[in-house]
Amino acid sequence: MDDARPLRVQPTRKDRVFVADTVNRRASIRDVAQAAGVSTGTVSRVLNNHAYVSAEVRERVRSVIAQLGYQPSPVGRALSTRTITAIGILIPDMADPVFMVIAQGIESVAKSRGYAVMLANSDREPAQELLFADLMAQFNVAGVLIVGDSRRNDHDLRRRLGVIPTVVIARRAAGNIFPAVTIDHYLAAKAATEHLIELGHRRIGAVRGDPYSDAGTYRFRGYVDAMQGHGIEPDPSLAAGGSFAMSSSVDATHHLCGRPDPPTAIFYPSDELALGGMRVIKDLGFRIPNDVSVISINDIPFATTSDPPLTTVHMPARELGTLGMQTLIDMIAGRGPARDVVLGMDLVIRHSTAPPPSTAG
Amino acid sequence: MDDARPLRVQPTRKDRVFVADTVNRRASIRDVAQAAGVSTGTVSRVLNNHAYVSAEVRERVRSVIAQLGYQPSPVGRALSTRTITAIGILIPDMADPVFMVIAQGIESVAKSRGYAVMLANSDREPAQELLFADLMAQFNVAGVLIVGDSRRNDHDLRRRLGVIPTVVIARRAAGNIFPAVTIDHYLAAKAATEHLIELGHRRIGAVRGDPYSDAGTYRFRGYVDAMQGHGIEPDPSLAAGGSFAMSSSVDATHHLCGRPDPPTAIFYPSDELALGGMRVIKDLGFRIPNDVSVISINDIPFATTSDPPLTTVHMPARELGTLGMQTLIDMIAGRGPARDVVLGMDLVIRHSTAPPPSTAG
DNA sequence: CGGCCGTCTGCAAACGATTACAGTTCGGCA
DNA sequence: TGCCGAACTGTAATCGTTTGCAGACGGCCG
Repeated sequence: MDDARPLRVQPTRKDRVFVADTVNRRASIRDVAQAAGVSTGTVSRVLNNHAYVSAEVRERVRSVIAQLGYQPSPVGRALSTRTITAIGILIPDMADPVFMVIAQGIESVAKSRGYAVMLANSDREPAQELLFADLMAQFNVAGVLIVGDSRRNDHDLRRRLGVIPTVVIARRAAGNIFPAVTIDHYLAAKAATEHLIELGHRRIGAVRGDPYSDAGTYRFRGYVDAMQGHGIEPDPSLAAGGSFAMSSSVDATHHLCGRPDPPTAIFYPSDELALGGMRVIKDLGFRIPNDVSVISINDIPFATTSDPPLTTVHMPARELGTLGMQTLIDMIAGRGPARDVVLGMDLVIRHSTAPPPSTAG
Repeated sequence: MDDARPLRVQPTRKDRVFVADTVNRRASIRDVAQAAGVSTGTVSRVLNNHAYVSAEVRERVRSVIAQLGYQPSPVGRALSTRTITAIGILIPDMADPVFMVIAQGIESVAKSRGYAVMLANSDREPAQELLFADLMAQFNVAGVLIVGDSRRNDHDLRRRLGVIPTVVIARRAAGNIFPAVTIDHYLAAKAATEHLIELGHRRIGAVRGDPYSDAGTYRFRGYVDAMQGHGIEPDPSLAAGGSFAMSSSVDATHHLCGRPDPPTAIFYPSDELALGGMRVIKDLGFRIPNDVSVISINDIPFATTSDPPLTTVHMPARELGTLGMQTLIDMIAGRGPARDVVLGMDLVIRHSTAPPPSTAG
């Protein structure tokens, strides 16, 4: 016989519709369309709740979907709509509880809104941040959340991210080129330092965070201004450190408490550093808060379990995350120009602070 | 010449190639192809380092790519290859440093291998885990990493994940239906308890973790077996708690130390719980380790800053993460059947343990 | 010198969705 | 009765890749 079977242009399509179902293949929109006796366009319309689909068809398609266990492919959709239903989060340090509590807040609302979450760690390195931005641009995520401070390469980030909606979280209070949901590092540090001053301290030491980061510079500046605002010129030799790494805090504390005239109180720019510092203060034979008071910022969960429990300025981490994600969603939806939000922080007085040992002047 | 240019099936394509470039549109593989004067297939082949591309063409395409700043679209690729260049991580609790250090390890090797990371928090709820599995299946990620223990709905997970390569991290040492990179909870707990026994303790209390989780049950079982192995029948009234939540540990510790005959040592199934417990032990007026010794498992960073520094069994968290990701990559590449790996843990003796107060028997 | 094979390249069909656009009904109104 | 528009549905192009297939070219072997 004439073997010239008509040339099959799309040879594989129809054959496998119901067969392949038996085998391991996820149902596609075409399978649904075929089983429901409609076109893929119609299925797509019921999927996206378009108007102009008759109740009868809508129902039939829905039941086929349920029966087949069909789940739409985010990547198919992404290719078509040109944005993937995912958002990206950039974290400076995944091992730091502060940031992860923020991330947790973000994740919870992202999940409830149907967004997948892509997470990357920058290790506080600008190069990593740029790589992340490129990745997000490649995937064309619906939005990006940058948490924590960076070294101010925001313009580079903006260029790489293109038009992708972006909001920053826990940066400095003002002057960001991205919409921001933040706390005021400066005010927090000032409040902490003033608490020390009100307690009667004058020789107050400070451990510095990374001076290239917003948190580092503004928290230190808050300390300085609080001092000067109360007529105390901060002793430069009483400031040490220069990084958010625990080891830096340990060294700085050694330096501060090892000198003949140690400060009566030390301000730390983060609980983590304070916890590390307290360890060496005690090892050096000082009692907290009797000999030296310790105060810091963030209020991570472990601040309550330390000995003594840490007096610190509470950072509303989870709220920062949820609020940040919500404003991102608003931006994605094109709703209003995103207004910056700065959340308040409260000093929570526990037991690492007390009046200085001898109140002699 | 014969003007019969081959019929253009896709009429709109060529028109916008260089125009649209000026406007805001990322370069696509077609733009590269056109600019280099080759077909998209060829561009794809140089992108993927296929053989059979002449050196000259390869070079030309590469330079065009560089010049255009072209970056391939992972979603286009995903649609074509049917797996996205991303892996998924499921974490029980994003605020817990143990898990995040593992995640950090995973992330670092994922990044170096070009995989994006999708992260979800399960909050230790089976329903969340299942949702995660569905999401991963929808995206068709290249692989999935499940970290920490769950409540044993692995078969459900397997069903939803289909053929997606999956490895579990930090589960129980044996009997997982997924390839596993773990530590031996049982042995760790046993070693910790034995340290207490060797110090001379007999009345050893235990705080229990979630009894529905592997970590919870095996860590408690290790405690029990260590006791019995040394001829001590564990007093059931000296076991309290039943969750990995801090509040549970606080209550349990109150219960244990509030009784007329408190234990001389307490075994905690995690550092977090131990840190919380130490706080109440001290608040109750006991000295650590003079009156009561404290030991636990994990060795999170904060274990070194507590007062006293915590004696605990070190869990190689980062290695767990990197190793887990590496075996996942092997599975993705179809390399060998993944062998289970169980990493060793070492007891690190700090200062929360000492012989019991009165060594009278 | 003819055939074959290895190298290189292009063509076009997938992958799974969305969405203009173009019908087709059908009811209502002039 | 004829027409119009609203309601509904299908067709097919499109998003950005990969890849099987086939064609072209050149060298080598018999």
